Amino acid sequence: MSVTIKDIAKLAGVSHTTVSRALNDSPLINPETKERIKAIAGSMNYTPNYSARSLVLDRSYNLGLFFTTLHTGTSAGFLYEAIKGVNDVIKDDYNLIVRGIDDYKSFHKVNRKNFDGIIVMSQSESDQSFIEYASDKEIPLVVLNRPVESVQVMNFVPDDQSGAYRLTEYLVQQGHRNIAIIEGKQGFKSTQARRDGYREALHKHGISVPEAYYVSGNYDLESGHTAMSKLLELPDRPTAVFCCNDDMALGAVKAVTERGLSVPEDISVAGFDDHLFSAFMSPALTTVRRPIEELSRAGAETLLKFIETKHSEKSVVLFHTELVIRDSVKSI
Amino acid sequence: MSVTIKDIAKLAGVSHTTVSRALNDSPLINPETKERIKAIAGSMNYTPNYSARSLVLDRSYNLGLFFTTLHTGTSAGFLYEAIKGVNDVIKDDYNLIVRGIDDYKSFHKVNRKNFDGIIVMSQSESDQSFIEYASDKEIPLVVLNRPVESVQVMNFVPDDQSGAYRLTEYLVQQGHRNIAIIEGKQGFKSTQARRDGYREALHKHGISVPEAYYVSGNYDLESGHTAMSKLLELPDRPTAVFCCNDDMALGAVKAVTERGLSVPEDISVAGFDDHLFSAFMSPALTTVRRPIEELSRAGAETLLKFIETKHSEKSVVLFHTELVIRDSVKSI
DNA sequence: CATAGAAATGCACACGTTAACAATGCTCTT
DNA sequence: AAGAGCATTGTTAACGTGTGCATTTCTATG
Repeated sequence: MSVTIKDIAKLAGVSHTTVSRALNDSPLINPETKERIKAIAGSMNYTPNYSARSLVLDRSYNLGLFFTTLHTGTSAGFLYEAIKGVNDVIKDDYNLIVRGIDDYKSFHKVNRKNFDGIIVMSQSESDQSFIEYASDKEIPLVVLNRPVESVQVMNFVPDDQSGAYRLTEYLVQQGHRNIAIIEGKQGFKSTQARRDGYREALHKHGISVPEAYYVSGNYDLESGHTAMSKLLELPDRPTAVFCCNDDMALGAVKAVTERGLSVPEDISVAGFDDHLFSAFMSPALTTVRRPIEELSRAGAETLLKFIETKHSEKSVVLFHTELVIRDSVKSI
Repeated sequence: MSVTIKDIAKLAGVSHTTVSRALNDSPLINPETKERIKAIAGSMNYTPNYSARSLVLDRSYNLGLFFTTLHTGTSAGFLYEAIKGVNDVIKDDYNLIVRGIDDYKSFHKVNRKNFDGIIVMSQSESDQSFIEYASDKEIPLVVLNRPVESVQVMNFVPDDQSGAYRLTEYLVQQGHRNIAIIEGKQGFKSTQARRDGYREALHKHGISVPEAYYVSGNYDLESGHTAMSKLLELPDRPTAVFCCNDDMALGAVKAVTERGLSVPEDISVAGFDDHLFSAFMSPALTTVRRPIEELSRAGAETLLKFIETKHSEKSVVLFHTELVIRDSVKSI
């Protein structure tokens, strides 16, 4: 049995209410008794029962960080940066609960009593039902990474389309005209945004793309490898390939070297995300940096502020993506 | 205001006790009323208040997954596999709380009321105080990844030393005699185990290692790069380098190619961990697979079983590591 | 038909905390 | 000196759930 405020009260010769107030720094309590009680609590090694507190205060001190899935499509680096960003912000005040939405059989346990707030790192529209569910239950909610229309939420997203646009334009500026794309996982919003940026840039420069230059992938290493293999077998091989994330770019480079060709001499490769390892690949990967950690931090901060003040701007905020030029693209 | 069992009771014309029993499938309740109550609960969209339940049952339904740190030394892939492994096991029954131990200012909130069980993914002895704290508070505890002596706990660790031994022996079998090592983060147990395996193998084959062949690193990409740079400047450059993890191996390869040399023609490189990307590097990395996901899954399963049965074997269980031969080591 | 016992349900309290309201003692003002 | 007002503490109820014990109703047995 652990110590409770009543135990402390008995020892201090006061009521348990006084103890509660003293430990919560209520101004109602005489500073001297306050100190005395705190000392006793310390010496008894008291720790509050959060279940009891939660019950009466109607707060769980739990924060949810939910990903679309923890299986295919979520890269390790993405998960890592997101968790780091959020954990940096919440300090000792909250528990961070990490989970894949597709791991839930039912959303039963997801409710206001169980979560003071929820951060959804949304990668696909398949999350829509979850987001609507949470929004419906009036759980404070921030959606990151994917713009969500139907529901009014706080929504932070990286500007993928613009990043893809600038990257593609850079390829064009380097003299490339035959530029292929290895696409991300079907159904992911980011897949679409990056494809759109790519098309927009090519269209603006009057470059048309043969159907065969669109190759599908699913964001993992293996899919980049097989996609690039297909491209290399084409009669009119592209001179540059835009891979929709860095993982696939790594797989793609692998496919190139396996054939005795080299990047960027024989074919240029660019990625997206700027993973930790991208600067250390050979050749170092030209890519687009996505500020996931900043995004997560901002999301967590906004959520906490909302929980405290019940006040927020429910709108989409774009986070700037940044072209990172390294060595995997040759000027021709 | 959300619905409570009292609301259901009123509607069903029974006492809230009956409702509680019905929803918990108590055999005391008439099957018919049980069904009727469940139906009403369903239609009212009832979800139990876990704070209240926790208070009376003295269980939090929270599981902690704690890492030594979420900053340097913990690679993204490691975090990813661990979270995936644990989440696969716990299903809808528990909340998984993820956190870096060094993020805690005080362990105040870590107690039996708040956590039904804890999994420590321990990388360094700096966790010792945390482990002792949790063990002291009699929180069901599993320690993964690092053997812990002083305290009796359930302890699952990969056999790093044997892995490093086999890898090093393989290098010797390929004809290498000048084998350097890029070490992991100081103070991490894995650093020591891998170094020991390396030394043991070389010693067994009567190979002595010059002092300059021990280069320090800290498990991140950059440190592998700088460490390899140092090795390449040596007058008697090694013919093979054992990097204590794959991240550093990637950095090391980078340093080699930057100098116009190549792996494995000019120098062989081996890693440790078998990260997702390691098979896709150029050249594909020879390394040692560490079954982190299995380890995590086993840890979670054991923990859950212990929570339910209060029965366990408190001993160290070794998980087999596996030599993965790819293309980054040349036979000379 | 009476009664023992089982089946089904309800009453009342407990878990540990917070908070509205009441009560006490003190100081200061007129 | 009496009463207003403040500072400090206590009394009591509430949050939603589970459970030991009492109670009621029904069934079966002699």
